[in-house]
Amino acid sequence: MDATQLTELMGSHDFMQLQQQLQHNNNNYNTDGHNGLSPESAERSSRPVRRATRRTSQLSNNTYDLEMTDSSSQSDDTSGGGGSSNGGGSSTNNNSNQQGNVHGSQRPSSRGRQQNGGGGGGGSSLTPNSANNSNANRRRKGALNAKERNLRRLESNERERMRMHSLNDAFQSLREVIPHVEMERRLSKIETLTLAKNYIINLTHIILSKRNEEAAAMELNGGAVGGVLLSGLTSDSNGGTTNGGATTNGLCFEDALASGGAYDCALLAATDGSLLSTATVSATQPSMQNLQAPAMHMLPQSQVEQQPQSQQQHLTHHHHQQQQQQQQTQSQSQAQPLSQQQLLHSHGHLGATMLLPQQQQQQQQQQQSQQQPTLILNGGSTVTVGGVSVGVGVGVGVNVGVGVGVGGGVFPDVNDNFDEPFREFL
DNA sequence: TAGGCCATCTGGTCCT
DNA sequence: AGGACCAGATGGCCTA
Repeated sequence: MDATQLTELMGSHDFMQLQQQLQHNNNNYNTDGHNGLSPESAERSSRPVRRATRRTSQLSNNTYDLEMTDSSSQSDDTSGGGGSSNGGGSSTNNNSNQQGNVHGSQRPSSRGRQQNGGGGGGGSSLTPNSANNSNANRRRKGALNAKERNLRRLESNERERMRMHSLNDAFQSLREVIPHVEMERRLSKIETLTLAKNYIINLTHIILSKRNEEAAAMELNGGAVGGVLLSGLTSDSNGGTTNGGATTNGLCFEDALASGGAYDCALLAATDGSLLSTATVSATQPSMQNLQAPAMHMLPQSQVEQQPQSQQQHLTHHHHQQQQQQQQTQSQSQAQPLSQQQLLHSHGHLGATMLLPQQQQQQQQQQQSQQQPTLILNGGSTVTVGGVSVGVGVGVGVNVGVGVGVGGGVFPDVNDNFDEPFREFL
């Protein structure tokens, strides 16, 4: 995939929606006037081909004169341009994690910062109070030996370098676990974050669709679904499910997505196939209270028909249409390779699978073994995924694929189509 | 040459 | 007081 294709994907409708959602959530990356996500910027994007990071040696090669008495003027001489002071050599980023985790992981994650209304930590956002503190610090610093000051600065630079290295290591780790269309260049940071976010959203979507289908199946089968018993779940009058007072429904993802709360929905999905209790959810995510929207699958058929095809596939598998559509899907999967559209919305059929008689399930599992998905990692390597576990904010073991049975659905390995459902969201 | 991305330096701010 | 975090500034590298 080249930059143009990436641009097209990033300009897709879904991506634009996600963009709007991102902005809605005040996740403003814009600090310098661009966020690297817009189609325009993506179009202009031209990055090196998997350029290796320039990482300096410890304490770098700075010719920092510790005897220099005027640290401010020295600061001016050495500031700016990471490549200028380290020779600009290139080295791979593989030898990471040596010190990176020492700094960040030991600190509490909830670390507040008072907003002074300025641009953050930059020097241009001084409040009168901070200016006084700055003067005080300056006086204190003035009391220090210039040599010691320079040494402190060097140490601070080194710590900052290590911190950024650990951050980059984390980015690299993230790149390696995000399925994406193989590209001839390395994913940028913003692309990595965007893909990760979309990946989580889509997995959440899959999980919730599966949950909804389980609930619908339970309505038909009287509780036991495909070998998985949804403990504590009861149907409500709207076609959704309740569990100890928490109401969920088919709109969980969509509504939460619109309000920027996909994570909230994800919390509904528990690893044991049940939904989290209200108390648990409330304790972890108070915004779960917003999840009581009308069930989408209770829309009149006319409305359903007006939905885009992708949504129709997602919607119409509920209730009595499930079996019919599932059979259609089965025949399609037997007759031809799954198209991207089918793969993209394959989660819509997960629950229907659970309605099959055991014999049919076995047959379908055989088909699955012939159509196992592929996780294309950065660099083209593949990994064995025994039930893809998505631990980022979701904490749910997920079987991602086509027609996966929930109970025993484990992918022993992967193939070339795993990331296909996510290509649209690049 | 412009633009994007990145590494590094730097100083302010906040927390422990 | 020391360290982590943050964002601005700066310059290098690369591609179109």
